[in-house]
This record gives sequence, structure tokens and C-alpha cells, in this order.
Amino acid sequence: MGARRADRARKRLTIAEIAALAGVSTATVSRVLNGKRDVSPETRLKVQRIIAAHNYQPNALARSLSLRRTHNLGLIIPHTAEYLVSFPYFSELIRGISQRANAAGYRLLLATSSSERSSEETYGEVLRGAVDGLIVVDLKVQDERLRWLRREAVPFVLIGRPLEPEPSSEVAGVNCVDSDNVGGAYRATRHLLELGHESIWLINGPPEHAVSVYRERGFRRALEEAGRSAEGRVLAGPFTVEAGYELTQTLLARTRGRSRGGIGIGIVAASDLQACGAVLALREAGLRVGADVSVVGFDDVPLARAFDPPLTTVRQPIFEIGKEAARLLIRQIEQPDAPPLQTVFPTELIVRRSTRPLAHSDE
Amino acid sequence: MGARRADRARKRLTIAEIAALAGVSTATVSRVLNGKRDVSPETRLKVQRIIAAHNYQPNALARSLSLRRTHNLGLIIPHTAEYLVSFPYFSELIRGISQRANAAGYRLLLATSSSERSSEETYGEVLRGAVDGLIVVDLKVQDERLRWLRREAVPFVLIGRPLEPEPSSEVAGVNCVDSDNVGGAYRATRHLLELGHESIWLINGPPEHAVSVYRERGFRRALEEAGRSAEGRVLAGPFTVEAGYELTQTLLARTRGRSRGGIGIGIVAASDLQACGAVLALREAGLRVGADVSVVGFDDVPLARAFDPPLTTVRQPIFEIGKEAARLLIRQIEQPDAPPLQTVFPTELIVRRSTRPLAHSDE
DNA sequence: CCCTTTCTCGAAAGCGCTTACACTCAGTAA
DNA sequence: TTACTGAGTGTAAGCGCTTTCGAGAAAGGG
Repeated sequence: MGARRADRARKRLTIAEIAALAGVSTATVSRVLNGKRDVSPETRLKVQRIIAAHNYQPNALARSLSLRRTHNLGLIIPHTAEYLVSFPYFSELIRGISQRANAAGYRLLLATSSSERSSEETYGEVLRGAVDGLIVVDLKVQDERLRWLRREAVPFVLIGRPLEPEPSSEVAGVNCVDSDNVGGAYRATRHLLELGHESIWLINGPPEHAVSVYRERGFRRALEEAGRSAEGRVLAGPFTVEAGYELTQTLLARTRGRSRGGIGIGIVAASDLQACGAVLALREAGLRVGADVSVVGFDDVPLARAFDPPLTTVRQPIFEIGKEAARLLIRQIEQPDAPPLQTVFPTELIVRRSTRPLAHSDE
Repeated sequence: MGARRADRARKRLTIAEIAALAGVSTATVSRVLNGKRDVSPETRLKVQRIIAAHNYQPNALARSLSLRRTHNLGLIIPHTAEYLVSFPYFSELIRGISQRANAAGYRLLLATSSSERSSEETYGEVLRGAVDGLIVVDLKVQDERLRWLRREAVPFVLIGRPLEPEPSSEVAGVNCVDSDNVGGAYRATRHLLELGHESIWLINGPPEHAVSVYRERGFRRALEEAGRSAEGRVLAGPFTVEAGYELTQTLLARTRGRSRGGIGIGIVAASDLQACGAVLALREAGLRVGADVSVVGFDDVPLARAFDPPLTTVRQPIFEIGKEAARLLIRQIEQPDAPPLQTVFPTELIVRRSTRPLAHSDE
């Protein structure tokens, strides 16, 4: 074991040298390399031996240039998405994408767009033939990237769904994969309703994220179905602990007087971080979370379970989303005529202790 | 604004076409593109106009093939590193690396090694000329990757420092960047000593990670300096909440009888997740964290601040580490003869409420 | 006015692959 | 025997860049 041929000469071999060693032409070596026909079994074997003996690896660049295929997938990460980046979300996504990509013989190229550069520049640079297609994450409400991608006619898939304001033909003609944010927010809200909460609020993400729009829809739908109004009950801010904390204070200020000291408040937050911030603010106001009031988060980060109280939260299958995105992109690359697909993954409400029936006093 | 030239023909132009349009040779266009001399100001201007007018982007592949330089940096992520991946650590690192890389005109290629493939295969595939150099993260105690990288004579930088067991020449001859884990663990431990804790423990990461070895060293040094023994006071396990929880239970079992109901226990954990798990277990055992007992974590994840009690923790400048790693790698690539460098970033102890002087009762 | 030197620029040879095309040599059908 | 297959192979023309080398023109020196 481990007794590898010690090739002292570390200079990389070329196909021509392999061909010479095997006494055949480069064309034949290429055929063997790519498992093509028109090579006799004996020749094939002979060439394979030489290749193995010298641990020859064809140069990916030359191959790409010739094939006009890089086998690179690009993932575009907006620099504005610190929340993505400081989170399991991002890591899980990458894991999912690269697992699928690697399995299919593709590599993953990361393109972080920096603030100074227009999308034109950013992706143009990435694009100079460096990738076969792009995955776009963190879709904005009016996302300039969409127009650009379409104009460039480059294969791409969105993580997140574009909003209807776009001509409907546009929405349909696009590969995208998303989790059911509407449903997730809907179920979280219904959950609070069912627990008997009177004053239900949404602490949403920034309104320019498409995901915020969808979550607000779910929230509104649940309230309206229950015959309640959602007017004035949506606060928005970054996906951070601080925002959760401050927005909850705002919310408490607004609610003061109206309800009995805040008891009966139910909050749906757009991230677990915000939810934790909310818990902090509520506790500071003398309210018992999971007894007087309830909070539900979004994402199910590893610490949600360890939090006090353990956080009820909406889980998204991020890893799966990544895998699916890669799958769709590769499909689009390899079968340009395949009709675009929209995949939506279900979200799951994980009920823990931060949400409890109202009457219930702390056990 | 935004009134971009609407190039209907989306076919990518080649340098030859630009040359023809400008009435010069491809050599001249190439010179202009690369800012080389031997082009008259007028010619240069003329060519630049054509390039701009057609929004020409030279094909990166062809350029790479010709220059024998891809301008891709590879980041190798071991599949075993779920803890990395489920954490801000990983995202921050990527942010740092790609910021620096992009600034210097490099791209970031992600290589996740899957379990079925040997390092030989994994990196070999990446290597077929697809990257100019590699960044290796999550160094193991005896890391096979090191041998391989050296044999392949590919530029690389380690995140983390190899351990001394390796011939010292090897350690010195390598680019690496790390945070001061020894110092971090040392300060965390001293902090507990100074607070008057009698029974101090390390809940460490898995022993095969080099980082675990370094942290244990810092822990031991602090105890030994204080004239105490560290024997039997180190428990190891994954960087998860669960591990922190279970190891703390083990620890409590061992300590039972010896001390007054666990009061006076101080725990240094190798991750904030473990620390949170520890807090859970301690609380379950009826101990008040930040009063009867103290816990310090590692990483300063966003939720550490929001935890109850807010977690004292050791912060590492992960973003900076990423930037530095990219810098060193690019330097190695562009100046192959530059002597390898070792950078160590200081860690910082963030004191919050999970550690308090012993006598102090809950305020 | 001739000889160097300097500045511009183009022709063409790579970089390491893939593949269209031509060719050879059985084997088969007529 | 002749013509026609088709499998197996090699030749060479790309893929889109960079760069060496040499030529021609302009400038400077004696």
C-alpha cells in the first residue's frame, strides 16, 4: 500500500508524450481518455497502462478550451448578504451544491460581488469563459442580475423565486429552486393563532429581499384567514440579533396600553437570530417566553435547540436546495433545450418551547 | 443611464475579430489588453475604443492555457469537517479568502473532498491545471495532504500549523496562517483560575485536529503555571452542542463527591456550541452558570451574545485569517522563490456573563 | 550620408487538448 | 475478381490567447 511510483520528474506530461510512449497518435490517446469508440481493445489497454504508469492527468484547461466547456459552476454571492454568510445557510448551500457538482464532474467557483463593481463587471469577469453557468442566491425584489443573465444568454438557476411583478413569461422561463417561504410563515403564524395569541407580529427581513415578500404573504394569509388584519403588524430589519431585539422593543412600545402588559404577544421572526433578539427584549420587559408570549424563528440553526427556551422555528432543507440547484444548472448546461424547471421544497415547523398555549403558565 | 449598447449578436468576440476591426494584428491587441509597451499611444487608444465599444472580454481559458496560469485558488474542504461547515467559521473564511483573491484578480475554486476518494484522487482532479495553488483548512495531526502537496510541488498554504512531530525542516518550509490557539486556551483557563475556580476542565475538540492539540497545550500550561495538574481534566468530542452536553455530564459524574455539588467547576470549551451544551447540562444539574460555575467558549458565534447567560468566549479573527491565507498563497504563486511565511493571529478573550468570580452570587 | 539604436508592429509558433477527415486494411457481397 | 463496407488509426486544423522574432521606420551619432 502507499507504494506509489516515485516519479522524480514532476513535470506534467502531455498527451503527445503519452502518445509517443504508447507508440500511437494523440488522437488515439484522446479517444482512450474519453472512452470513445474506434480504438481496438489491445490498443486501448496498452494506452491505459501507460497512462496509469505515469499517473497522467489531462490538462483541464486545454480540454476546456477545445471543448468550450469549463465544467465550472459559478456561485454568485452578493456582498450585501452578510447574513447569509454568517450563517449555516451559506455553508449548507455550498455543501449541497458542491456535492452534486462534484458527483457530476463539475467544480464550484465562488464569485463574491464586491460593492464597487456593477453586476456587469462582476459577472462579466467571472464569465470570460470561466464558468459554464451560474447559480444566483439571495434574490432581490427587482433583481438587476436577472436581466443581465438573460441578456448574456448564460445558463443559470435562481435560488429563490422571482416575484410576479415581472412579466409572467419571465418567471416561467427560468430555472429556480426555493423553499416554501409562504407556507413556512403561514404555518408559523397559524401555530401562534392556534395557541391563542391575540397580538401577532412579523419581524421580517429587509423588504428588498424576495424572501421577505414571500414570508409576509404567508403571514398575512394566515391572519386574514382567521379574520384578523395584518395592518401595521409587520416590522422589518436585518436578519441579526440586534434587529430582532430593537424591533421587538418598538413593537412593545406600540402595543403598550393596548394589551395587558404585553401578555398574549406572538412573534414570527424571519431568522433565528432575530428570534433570539426578540426573546431577549421580551424577557427584559418582564415577559416569560413560552408562557406569556411566544416566538418562532426561521432556519433552525444549531443553537436554536440549545437556546433558552429552545426555539420553535421553521426549518428549510438548505442542503437539498443546493443539490437541486446544481442539478438544474447542470441539466440546463448539458441539455440547453430542456424546459426550465421550478422546484419548491417544503418547509417544516419545528415546535419547541418558545411557543406555548397562552393559558399555560410556566410549568 | 443604463442605456447600454444593445449588442444583439451575443456571440463572443475573439481577439482576432477585435484586431480586424481595429485594423491591427492580434499581437497588438494582446499588448493593449495587457498594458504592455511597444504600442504607440494612438494605436492603443484606437484599440481600446474598439474593445470598449464591443464590450470585449478576452477568453480566460485561452489566456490561462497560454500563460500556464489559471488565476484560480483552490480551497480544500475535508468532508469530515461538518463542524466547519455548519459554522460562521467557514463562511467567514471564504469571505476573507475571496475578498483578497478577487482584489488580486484571482478566483476561488471550492474542492470538497468526498469520503470515497483518496486525497490523491481528490486533489489530482482539482489539480489538472485547474488551480494555481491550494489552501488547506482543518489541519489534522498527521495530515496526509501535506506529503502529497509537497510531492506535487504545488504552491499551498495551510490554515493551522503543522505539529512539531514532523521534521522541523518541514514545519519551517511551509506557508501557514493560524490563530493563537495556545494563547486563547491559555487565557481562557487563566481567566477561570483568576475567578477562583477549583475544578477546571477542558472540553476539547476531536484529538485528530491539530487545533485540539494546540488548545490542550494552552490549557495545560495555564494549569501547570498555577501549580495544578491537568491530568484527567481533558475530555474530547465533536464541536457540537450534544458533545458539550454529554461530556459535561461525564465530567459531573466524575466530579461528584469530590467537590461540593459541582460548585466551583470551570469549563473551557473548544467551541461555542460545546459551551452551550455544557451550560445546558450544568443547569440541569442545578448549577447556576455565571455564579456557581463558569463556562467559556470558543469562536464568538453571533448567538453567543444572545445566549443565557451571554457567553464568555475566545474570538478568532477568521476573516483576517482568510485574507492572509489568500495573500500568502498569491505571493507564493507569483514569487515562487519567496521564503515561506508563518502568520499567527492573536485571539481575544471576550468576557461576558457565563464566567464570574465564584463567591459572587447571582445578582 | 551611413550606421546604430529605438520604437512599432505583424507573422507565426506555441499552450495541450479534441475531432473532422483521409487513409488502410480486413471482411463481405456481387 | 471487383466494389463496398466499416473498424482502427493518424494527420492536421482548430480552440483563443501570448510572445518571440524579425522587419521596417524613425531617430540619433559620427
